[in-house]
Amino acid sequence: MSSIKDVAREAGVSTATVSHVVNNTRFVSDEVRSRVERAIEACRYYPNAHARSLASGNSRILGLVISDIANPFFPELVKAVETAAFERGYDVVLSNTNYDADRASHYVRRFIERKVAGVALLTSELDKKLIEELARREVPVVFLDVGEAGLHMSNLRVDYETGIEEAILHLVSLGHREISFIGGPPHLRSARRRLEAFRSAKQRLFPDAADGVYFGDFKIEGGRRAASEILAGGKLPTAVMAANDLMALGAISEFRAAGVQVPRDVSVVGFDDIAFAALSEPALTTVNLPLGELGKHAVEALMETLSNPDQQGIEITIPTHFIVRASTAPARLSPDGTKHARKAVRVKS
Amino acid sequence: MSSIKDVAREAGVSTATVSHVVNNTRFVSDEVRSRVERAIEACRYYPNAHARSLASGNSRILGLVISDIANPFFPELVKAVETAAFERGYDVVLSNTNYDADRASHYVRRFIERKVAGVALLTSELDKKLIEELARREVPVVFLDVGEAGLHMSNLRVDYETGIEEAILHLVSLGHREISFIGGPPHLRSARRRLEAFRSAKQRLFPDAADGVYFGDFKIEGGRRAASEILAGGKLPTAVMAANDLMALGAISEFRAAGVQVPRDVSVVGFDDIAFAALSEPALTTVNLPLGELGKHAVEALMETLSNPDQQGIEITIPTHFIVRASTAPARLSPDGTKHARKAVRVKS
DNA sequence: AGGTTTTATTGAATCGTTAAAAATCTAACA
DNA sequence: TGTTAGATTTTTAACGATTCAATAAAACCT
Repeated sequence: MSSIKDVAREAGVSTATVSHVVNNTRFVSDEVRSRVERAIEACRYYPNAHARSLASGNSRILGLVISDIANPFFPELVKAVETAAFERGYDVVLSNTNYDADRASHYVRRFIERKVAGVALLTSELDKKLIEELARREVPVVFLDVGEAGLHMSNLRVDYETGIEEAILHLVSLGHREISFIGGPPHLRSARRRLEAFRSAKQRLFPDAADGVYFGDFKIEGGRRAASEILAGGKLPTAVMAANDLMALGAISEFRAAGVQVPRDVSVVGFDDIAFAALSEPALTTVNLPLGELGKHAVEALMETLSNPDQQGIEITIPTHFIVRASTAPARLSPDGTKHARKAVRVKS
Repeated sequence: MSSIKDVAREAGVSTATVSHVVNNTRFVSDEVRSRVERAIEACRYYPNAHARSLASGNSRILGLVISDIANPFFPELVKAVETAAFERGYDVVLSNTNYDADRASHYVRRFIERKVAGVALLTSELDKKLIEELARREVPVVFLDVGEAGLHMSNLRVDYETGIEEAILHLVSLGHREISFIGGPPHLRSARRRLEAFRSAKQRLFPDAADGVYFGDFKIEGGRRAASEILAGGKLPTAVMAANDLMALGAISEFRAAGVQVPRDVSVVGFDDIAFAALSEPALTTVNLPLGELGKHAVEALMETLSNPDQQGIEITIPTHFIVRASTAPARLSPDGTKHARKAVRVKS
């Protein structure tokens, strides 16, 4: 199609002038400007983004790396990032790693080749080499829950502690003493952070309680499996907290299938507050993680680094807060949770 | 950072040779090749994608336009597209229109500037001008449910008819005669297609039945509102089909809130078979639209056009099939659905 | 041996833009 | 009127690849 040269010829000016009209980068007299604008129309001129990026050295592309778009945790995050980027004239290249670090690396390499303006690494599976590579190339980066922010590298720090502590205090106030936890895959950083927050809150309240930690995969199926392990364990806890809503929902469905009613027999608490948490039956009591905020801040952090290069990245804390819905209720009376005892409770209620 | 020239110098060859090594585009002797590879390592050379695109004229970027990533219909679609694209070495630029045609246009313009290899327009809100522009620029495009495929333009045609007809036959076999429909926003093509499929199936079976069509927004809230209109209407139908699962779920929640039990008092059928359909309570009877297939075919169609340019696009039909779960049951006995009659039924059951 | 083919590599133009430096034009001032 | 400063616009050289035509070297024929 037609290039800037065609427009320049059509308007009888140099390509530089056309460029300045298009980008508003220098004053151009009204007369020339309108001539150029007419020529642009006539030629149906669309600037070539690649030529532009090559010449200018930057790309107005943001790379977004997430683990699994099919996990309802992410779409809202993606949406927020996309919206914030669009407002600033950036395009978002999406990369879905399926929790696979190799795939993340592969994608980041592509991002570097594309000279992306910044990368939002909103996943847990990243290897050190990747981060080093990004650091070496001086690509602005924003992480989720990585320990340290660095040069060009910002960090979004989710305050898991507050929300999880609120959740546990709520359970305690309902009389719960035996609280199990369904964690995510331990190799994921976010899973570890959530688990730690749970353990430290629980330890503070019940220094001698059993650990009661099971592991899932952050998906529904993993919640089901963990719930059936819990059921098989014999002693049913009075409450179960899951590291994310998906697993909480899976656990509820497994409990129900086994004839254990939520919240009558067991209370269940989730984490994330995905859209369906409010809609499930019973509506899920959970900890809200403001994903929209998170996505917005991710883009803002990148923009910050872009406008102040050679500067330390920023650290943003994302708050969480507890939301009571219908999946939690006072603890059943029986002190232990054997199947027999549970049945007895059911009769009483 | 280092460019192809640096590598060429380091290896003692021309840039052309380096390019051929990198892209495997001509035979290069083993000795030279390994020298070049060593130089690439030494320089930490990453090819510049913009320079490459500029010189070669194509970009290995696919533009993906969807309406709303927060609608669970889309993530799975996005995932399938992203996976298929990744396998072929393409990156996906995501564009979320929020059902806004202007924003879609804006994005498509950017795509043209980026010389994307192809665009998957998996939305309903497109204006004619946009499509013309894409046609003029000879960008390969794949649509969802647009009438005609054209030059460079393929089309994914969802076979709404089969799934919806199966659903209605199922309801009829359960004794339902009064079946209402909650449609999507009528300005969206996909909403119209679904509604038409419903109407034609219903007309065939009950030529004289009342239309019984309500409209929602394809979101949960719209389903709630439609359900409350249905309740307010006085005559409660024995079954309600919604144009998507989200509205079906919204309707169920509204019915429940009003003391109307699903499926005992009303059967509800959804459409799409999103992940949560199976998990809701009651599990949603719905029509499965294979989103993974759809996404895969979208990319395949684009690849097809890319390898056979100046050729008519292809037309792919995506099947749908009905899935019975727990939100449908035999029609209640009462021939009409006044509140009084409904209560009577409740006593009987 | 001389000519023709084949094989491997290089040189240089090109893609469409930006941006720094150079050129031109205008108006103002002494 | 000549000089100068300021305002606009043009020239020209990158940016970093790809790619085609050209070349050099080796291989094959007769």
